Amino acid sequence: MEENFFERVYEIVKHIPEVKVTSYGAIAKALGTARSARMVGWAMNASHNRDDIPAHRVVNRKGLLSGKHHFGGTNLMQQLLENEGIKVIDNQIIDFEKHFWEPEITL
DNA sequence: AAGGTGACCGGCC
DNA sequence: TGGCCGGCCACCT
Repeated sequence: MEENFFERVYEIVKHIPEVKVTSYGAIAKALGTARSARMVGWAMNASHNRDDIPAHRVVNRKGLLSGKHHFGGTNLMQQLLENEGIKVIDNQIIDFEKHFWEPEITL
């Protein structure tokens, strides 16, 4: 079964617990391609094809909702995070490191 | 097949 | 984390 790079990213993102967030680089590193963090973001872009991908739990290393612009609405991504108990102010996650979750491949 | 692109990251000022 | 620059890697046309 040749899963594409995207599938790997999806698997990890889908395994992100609620009230937890992670960064693109972390996912990329978990996949073994830490330098392909951009690819992770790209995978999220394609995640629109899936509905089980909580892309709102994936942010950049600064804890900024970099992809909120792509989420459809403007504050939708922020609303989702706040709905899960994650405080977000001005597109930035509060206590980002506290909510940070290290992605691990659990297949 | 080649080039452009991108929801990034790390280093430096 | 404030801003800029280079690298990196897979996907799309």
